[in-house]
Amino acid sequence: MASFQHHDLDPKCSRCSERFTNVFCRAKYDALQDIEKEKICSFYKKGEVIFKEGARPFGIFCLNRGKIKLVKTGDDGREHIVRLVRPGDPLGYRSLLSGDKYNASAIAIEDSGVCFIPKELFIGILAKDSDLTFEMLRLLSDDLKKAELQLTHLAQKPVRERVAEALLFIKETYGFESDGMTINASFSREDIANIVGTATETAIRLLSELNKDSIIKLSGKKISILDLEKLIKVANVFD
Amino acid sequence: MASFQHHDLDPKCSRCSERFTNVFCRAKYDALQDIEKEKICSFYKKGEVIFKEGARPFGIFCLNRGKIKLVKTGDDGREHIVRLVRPGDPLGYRSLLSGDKYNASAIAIEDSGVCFIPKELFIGILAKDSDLTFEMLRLLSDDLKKAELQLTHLAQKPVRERVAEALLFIKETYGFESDGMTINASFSREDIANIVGTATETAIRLLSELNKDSIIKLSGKKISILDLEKLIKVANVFD
DNA sequence: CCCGGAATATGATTTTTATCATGTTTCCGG
DNA sequence: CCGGAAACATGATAAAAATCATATTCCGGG
Repeated sequence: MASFQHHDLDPKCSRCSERFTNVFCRAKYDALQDIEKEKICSFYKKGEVIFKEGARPFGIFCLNRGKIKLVKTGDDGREHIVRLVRPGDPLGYRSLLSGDKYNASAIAIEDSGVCFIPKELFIGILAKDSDLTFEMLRLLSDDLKKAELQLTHLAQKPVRERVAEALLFIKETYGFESDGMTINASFSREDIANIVGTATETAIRLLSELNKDSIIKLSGKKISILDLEKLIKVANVFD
Repeated sequence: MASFQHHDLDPKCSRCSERFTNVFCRAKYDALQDIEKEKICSFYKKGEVIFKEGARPFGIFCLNRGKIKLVKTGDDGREHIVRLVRPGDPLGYRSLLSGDKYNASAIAIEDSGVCFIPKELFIGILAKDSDLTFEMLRLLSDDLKKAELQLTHLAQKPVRERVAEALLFIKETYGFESDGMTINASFSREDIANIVGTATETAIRLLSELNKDSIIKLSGKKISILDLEKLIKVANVFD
């Protein structure tokens, strides 16, 4: 696996703005230039922590390259994955906007490049740019919608369906490799269990079943979806 | 129970603005006057639907009096309560702001008075009032925080703890009656099960247990918290 | 005040899921 | 390329929760 290095750092924001996922692409041109000047880019190795639950936010992040998980630690110490972040996505805005501490930690799933924009700059830009502010409203509304959908599923669907759903979710987020069937991300079984909200062994078992039924194919950490139709049927989702 | 009638309708917004919970109290004075002029107030009897999952929002609501639950219907038809609304709270803003259909229905838990503010007016006010917009950002961030906390609990905590937590949640939301121990809201056992995310019988059973242990007292729909300390311990929460 | 349906309660049983135990594989660093 | 720890796998068992069954109570309308 060719991982990128420090010389790849400090990328142009245009790289991110290109992606339609990014709210910043709605920022005015001069704001983007300010960001370009003041932003600080850093490199995180797989497993490293970008920010920690309970810490105070001093700005907003933007993932330029790599993959990041947002995890919340439960009372028993077990972690739960609340969101997945992909390149172009902003990161850490919830806490910043509500003036809270972080209530989840951001951890690199693979080697990642992250830009940091100081709070004052970001808030200043927001105050002058109501379009961008509305974009943030939309982003949060959308996050809330997803969270509430997941809430309902967690409350009502059996683990088997949720495992299938988690696979679909990861696939939706990070897409396939060039073969069109292998999910372009490496999650440990424990990670998957922590998305689903179940014990690691249970997740392993159900993945094995899906493997036996030739709905997915497991080879190490690589997971391929052989029969998307069937997987959707197992997940029992309609959207 | 003295329920209020139609002549109580069309209340001044100041009634709601008084409450610190209301984002509208941050609106500028002239905006409040516009709202006062254009708003439409309606009365809903217990069980009536204010808006339906899947419908398009044409404005934003504000609960003036009464109690409302926001419920999402799962694939199997079972409903899940995602939020509770109290007087002074806005309602239906998530869908409006993300330009979505409603993804939950609003149902009156008891007789309620609700004001409606047309979309154009509200968006117009927002565009001119960045303080109010920021207040909406805060509101959504806060909702998202709560949703993600609940997500983690739903994923990790056993039903018993979640039942206790649900009682604490209802109490936090609607408070006590004048006796300082009876929860000032009537939820059916099924409602409670739909907050907790469990079968109705299971909820009933666990409530009975708490009743036997003299931690709560059940008398019909009225639930009193006899020993708050113990209940918090059962819920196993630290905040 | 009485009736009947709905809500509540509780027991018995089954299903689902977690936990414990124990191999097996994978993969990374030396 | 080897050794060992971590991740993965799988079986056995226990615990948790859902479902099914059946009373009992509550409550609103006639």
